[in-house]
Amino acid sequence: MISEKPRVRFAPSPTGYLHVGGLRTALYNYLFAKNRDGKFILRIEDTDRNRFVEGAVENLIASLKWCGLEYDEGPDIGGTYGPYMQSQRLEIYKEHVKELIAEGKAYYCFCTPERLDELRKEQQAKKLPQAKYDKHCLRLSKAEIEENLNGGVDYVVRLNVEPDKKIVFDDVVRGHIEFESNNVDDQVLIKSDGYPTYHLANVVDDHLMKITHVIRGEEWLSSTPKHVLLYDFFGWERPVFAHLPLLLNPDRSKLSKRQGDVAVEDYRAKGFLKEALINFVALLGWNAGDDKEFYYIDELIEKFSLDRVNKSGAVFDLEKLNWLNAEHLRKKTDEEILPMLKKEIHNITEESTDINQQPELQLIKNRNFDDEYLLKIISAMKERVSFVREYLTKSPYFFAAPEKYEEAAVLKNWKPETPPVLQKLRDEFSALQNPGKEEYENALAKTAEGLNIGKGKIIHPLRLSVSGISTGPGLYDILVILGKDEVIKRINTALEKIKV
RNA sequence: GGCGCGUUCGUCUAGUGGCUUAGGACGCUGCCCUCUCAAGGCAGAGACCACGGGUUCGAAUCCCGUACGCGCUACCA
Repeated sequence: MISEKPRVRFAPSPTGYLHVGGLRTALYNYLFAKNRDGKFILRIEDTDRNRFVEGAVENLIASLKWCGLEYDEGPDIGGTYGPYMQSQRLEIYKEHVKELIAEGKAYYCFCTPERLDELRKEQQAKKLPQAKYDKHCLRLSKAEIEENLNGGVDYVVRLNVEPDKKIVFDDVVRGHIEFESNNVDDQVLIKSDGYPTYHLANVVDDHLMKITHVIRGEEWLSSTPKHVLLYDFFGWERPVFAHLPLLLNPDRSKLSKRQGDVAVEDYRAKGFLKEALINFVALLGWNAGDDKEFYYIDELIEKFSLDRVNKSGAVFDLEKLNWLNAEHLRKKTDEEILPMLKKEIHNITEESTDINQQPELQLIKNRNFDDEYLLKIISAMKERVSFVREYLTKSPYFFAAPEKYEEAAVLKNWKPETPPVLQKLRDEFSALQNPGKEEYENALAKTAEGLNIGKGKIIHPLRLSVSGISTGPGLYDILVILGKDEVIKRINTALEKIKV
């Protein structure tokens, strides 16, 4: 068993998108499988017809693939234990449940929803410790059951839980866990529409698909006794269980839509790198026992183990995700960033950059920039950005001449004596042939010296003239990137436009 | 309400009985670097290890109780 190569699965229900909590579950399954040279399987738990969402499966798969979590078997690629959509396995569940019924381990129930409702209300009124089905239909005779079945009466199949038993199992992250069978309800296994419930389907499929380790969210811990019972009733070996701690909102409630983004596609749209998202989410509930925080997925695969998974929920902290994004982005080569920048330029929208704040970006969208030029920008801005998008928003002046000038900087750096100084400098620059950093620097120094003023008196207004703002890469780097003609043009524009 | 699980700086966490005056990271503050902003370096604030009892020569670490939080309690997953 231990030497066996594990087979694990990620089994989401297709609700429309991949939740980051789901991503974490998928990732741990993936890391565990790859670490042990096992198989990672995707199975779609679409047994609730009321919750059917068009395109949900495709969306889920797209997000999973974007993250790089390739599975070995799944609905779109098949595999030896398919199909991998539960809605396509209905007959399998029915056959298995027949077995259980024949052995008295499950039974038909013809109770109407109305009776169930009443029963529940009654139990609540009596303040019974727990609301449970009363096994009413277990007492039906064979003949009565036959009659109902033949008469086409709606029915469900229920698990026959024996009273007064201890149900025990071990969980890799939580240890030994015990439940009283008296607290376990006679769970519905087959619904009246013929579809199985999660509890039946996941056990049958996990067994048939030879799943060795069930790694899933903590919300399943309470229903694990039902699953354990099912394994025992079928006479099947139980998989190893590992229940993962939940991902939390800042207020420590279960991570939800209401308090921010929860879908992987949201983070993708915001410009997060998949490397950062994976790295971040991996550390939410697991660590290697050392101080390492920056990981690539290969290193995660190498280091991951279930016994280092934490027990308590983790708050999804955006600040740290931002930091990791910046770290991963900086680690990329300029050449790797180039196509990303080009894509960003191409896809620029009002939403993504708040063009209203930076009207000059309006002009960028359909312009083409030389790779060589973009590479220079990347090199100059790399350690100043956390997102690819910020190459545009933090240094729009590389893409279009400034249309307005930062007010605070104007007030601080643009004095009555500034215009003549810049005119002098402009003339000095005009005389240069193919200037590089040093030439600009020398020319500026010479101007300052000639005027008998500090270099700062020129540097700051010049930065403002060419960029419109007061922050950014070294001034001479900016000048070199923009080129002499553009620099002179911008000085002239500034001299015209900036009035104090 | 019942059942289950959890509880170390604001957040993610290290810690598996003495190495701990509880370590790291994000964020925050200050300093250095510097034409600005970053990055980087250094320093700092920040946790009576939820609380109360035990066990032990010794407990964040083991046991019990309490509180609080979360999950489940469906013909949803």
